[in-house]
Amino acid sequence: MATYDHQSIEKEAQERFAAAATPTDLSDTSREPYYLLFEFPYPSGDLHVGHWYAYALTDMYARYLRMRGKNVLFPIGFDAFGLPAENAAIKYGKTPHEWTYANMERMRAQIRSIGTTVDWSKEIATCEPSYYRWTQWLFTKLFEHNLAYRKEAPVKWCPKDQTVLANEQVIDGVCERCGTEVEEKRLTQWFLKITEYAERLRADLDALPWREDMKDAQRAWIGKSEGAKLRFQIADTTDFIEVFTTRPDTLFGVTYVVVAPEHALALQHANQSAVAAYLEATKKKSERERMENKEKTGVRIEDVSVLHPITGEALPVFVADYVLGSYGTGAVMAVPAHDERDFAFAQKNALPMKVVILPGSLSNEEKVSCYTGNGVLSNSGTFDGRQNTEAMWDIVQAAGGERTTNYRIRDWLVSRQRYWGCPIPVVYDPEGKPHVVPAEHLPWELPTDVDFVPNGKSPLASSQELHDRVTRIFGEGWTPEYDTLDTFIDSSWYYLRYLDPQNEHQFSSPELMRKWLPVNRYSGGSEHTTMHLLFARFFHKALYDLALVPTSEPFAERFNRGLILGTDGQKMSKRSGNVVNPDEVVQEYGADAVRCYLAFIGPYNEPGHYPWKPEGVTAMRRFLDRVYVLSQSLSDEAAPEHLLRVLATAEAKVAADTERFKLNTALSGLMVALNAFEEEKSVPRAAYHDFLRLLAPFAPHLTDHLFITTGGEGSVHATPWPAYDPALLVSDTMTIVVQVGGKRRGEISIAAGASQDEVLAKALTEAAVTAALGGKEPSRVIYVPGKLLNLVV
RNA sequence: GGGCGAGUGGCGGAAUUGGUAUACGCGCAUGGCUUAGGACCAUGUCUCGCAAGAGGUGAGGGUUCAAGUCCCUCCUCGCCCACCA
Repeated sequence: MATYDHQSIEKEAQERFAAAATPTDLSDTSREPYYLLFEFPYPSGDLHVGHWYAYALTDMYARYLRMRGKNVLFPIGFDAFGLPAENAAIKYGKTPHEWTYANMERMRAQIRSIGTTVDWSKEIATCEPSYYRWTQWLFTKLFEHNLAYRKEAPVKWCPKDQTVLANEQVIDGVCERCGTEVEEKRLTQWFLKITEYAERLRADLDALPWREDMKDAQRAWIGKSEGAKLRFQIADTTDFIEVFTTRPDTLFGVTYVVVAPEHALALQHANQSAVAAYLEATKKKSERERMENKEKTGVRIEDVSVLHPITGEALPVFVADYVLGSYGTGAVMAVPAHDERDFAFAQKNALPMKVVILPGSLSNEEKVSCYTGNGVLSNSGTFDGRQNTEAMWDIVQAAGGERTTNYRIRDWLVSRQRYWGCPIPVVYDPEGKPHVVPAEHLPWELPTDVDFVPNGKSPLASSQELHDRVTRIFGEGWTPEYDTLDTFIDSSWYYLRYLDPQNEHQFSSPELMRKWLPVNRYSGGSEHTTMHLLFARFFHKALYDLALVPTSEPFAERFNRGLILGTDGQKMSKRSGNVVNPDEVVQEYGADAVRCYLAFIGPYNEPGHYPWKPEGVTAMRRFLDRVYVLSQSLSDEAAPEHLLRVLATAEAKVAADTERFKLNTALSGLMVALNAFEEEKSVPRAAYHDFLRLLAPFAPHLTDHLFITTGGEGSVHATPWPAYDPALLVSDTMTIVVQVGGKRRGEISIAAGASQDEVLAKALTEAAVTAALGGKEPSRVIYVPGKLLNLVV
């Protein structure tokens, strides 16, 4: 079969695309704006098939929207700060800057090679001073509004490499670089108060048109728990241990109290040798041990007891690391009869248990399991006999407690002891008090005279230039902040900068933000559901509260793509040698075939995993070759009605499916149309051109070539999306499935618009139907207009 | 351990609100064309059955005139979170 020369056709088409490319005019008010965003890439060096999947499919949608008359913003940039640049720099002896910029250059060429229509005029790179200047400025705004603060916190530390590790570098509790078990070290760190936004981040999800499972993942991550704070007085003192519980109804079942190793009471009694030893052992426990070994350990704090808030009974106090210092109050009331963890700890240490909810499965003698369900209170003083759920808040009141809500989410630790990141725009006065760098000194540039080989300190501390800079600007005794910002901050606002990337006076244009926000559709990977997407939502809301952005949410629709696997069905990785190099496939089959293959591989907005199949690419190439061959049998006659119907049907399907990003079925609709066209002796030119228009977003190069070479005027991509008389979609006749008792007994063809009686009458002339009825009258007739007739006997 | 999602031909996957299960493509089979073909064309391709017909969407039950779709129980797989009191 004739096959087209994809190399020359695609090269020429890309030259035409480049010549015709005009930056999106964001101030254009004549057309409806549509902001289509995909997660900007980290410049790791090579585009892999996953990038293709993301960019090619969003490009199809961008092209489709333009044909529908939308003013489409489809930008690209680079998430250019990040750790791999440092590792690569150490490995290859280049600077992170050199390595990163070389990679970006390479990736730009690759992105062009797949025929995307991204708007390069809006390109940003987060490592550019002109970009991070505003990252820093926004950080200073958060600081000024008490949304950024410092406190001592544990960081991950690799004892072998003598370096602090970013969370991303810790894989299953070991250092990504050397495999050593990671320890914790306490350093003063910067945080953003995402917890202050926990409730809004959770509640505002309800109105977002996201897939429900993505919203659930964020809800779970935020983790709302309603409960109470209760105070247990420490005997013979006026001090209290405050605990958080979601089960105040079990208060009478408390047999001891547990504090976390970080709790003040534990530190206060570290003079007890057992306590000291336990705290020491806990500190030494590696991340991995904590994850793998869930056995409940802990020791009693001697000579300390607390009083039950209602009964006044004296209860022992333990320190145990199954209680987290960073959640709630860092202390819990233990109810071993009705809580799994307390049960395990009590059983191990032979502590008493007390059943207060019936029917509890635990008998005090056997102590084989605990009961966490609901029931009737017993052993609960005046509350005996009441339903636990109903009496819960009365118990809180009786205990002098207070109703409260806790969230699982923690404040966002944003400082990184790394080099290749945005410098935190902070300096310290001689007293050590932090001050933000004033706006006139931004960008607060990343120094270059830095030793970023790990030596146990933040690399920036080695910069003489940074020291001199601080002394020069702020005076003797002032010192710089040496940490850089988490790159998730860079990516928390990049979609705002795309609107106004060259602005030297503002981070973005308020006017354009009003016009273009929120982002209409954001496409990316599911791994970011509880990271980037949550960070960006928080950041955006914070800016909204500072009146810096006009919307309370950054993104309207969110589409998560699936994962392209290797030909062996495994995740692609260099190690398993199953990485598909897209450049090679494009070389052999053409970008259009690869684009169509990725579109056809499966539904985009579902968490599917799709193995790469080489024969799938050849199949798409075959499809495109058939489209090409069809161009050789065109006629100039008017399209007959049945072909118009084919086109109208295809148009309706492609449009509806493309809107939902179901590009696999959109393409199948085009294949159906092609099959019908091939039945014809010749295809009317106008009909063929319409077909090319429908296919244009998927295979932009070939369709453009064929459109031009068969007499089309201008680029196919500049032509409007075809429109058809809706009447073409309505057939003259309709096919009705006839069932008897729910079983299919035949189908009839009848004039469209026939009444139920007419359908029934015709159905009764079918032999199979009357046979199934066996002479009986149907007791009930169900008619689904235009579709189905069911005769119930 | 908890949460979420998914199980449909040999394979990727189709199937608006419950309304003809398996669209489209791959693979395979047979035939054609051909010196040849891993190219192309035609036909076929859920299972059983010569057929009429019957059965069939992980298993079992339920609701319904009608269930891949809704409800319950179970099994398997995937992803996320992992002592969050």
